[in-house]
Amino acid sequence: MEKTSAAERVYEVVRAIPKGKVATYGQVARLAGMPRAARYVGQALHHNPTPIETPCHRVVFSDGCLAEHFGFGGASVQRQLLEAEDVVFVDPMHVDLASCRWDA
DNA sequence: CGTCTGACACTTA
DNA sequence: TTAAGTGCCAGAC
Repeated sequence: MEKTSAAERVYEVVRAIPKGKVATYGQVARLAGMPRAARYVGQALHHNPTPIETPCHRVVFSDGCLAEHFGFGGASVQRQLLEAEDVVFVDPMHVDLASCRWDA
């Protein structure tokens, strides 16, 4: 499995996000080695073979808004998860990237 | 084999 | 500043 599939790469980056921090799809895609495949990151997380080891709830849009098609139960759940991780919210659906953006 | 869609991001009008 | 359109990668039909 040294092929390091693109999806595997994404999962690894997402799991590398520290608690209380959030990263955008573009940020993860960039670290995964696919600066143009931000969309693919979303799909990779959608497959999400390990929703527990892969905190996809820490991955948000470039604007910091949560995904409405979330797989855990809804963006509402994701908001509570992030909130429980000390993440600050500037809006009921937007994260404060100004202070919680994962600074790799 | 060819075509289309999809958890986005970026550029231009 | 806000809105709309386009481009990227991979998988599915």
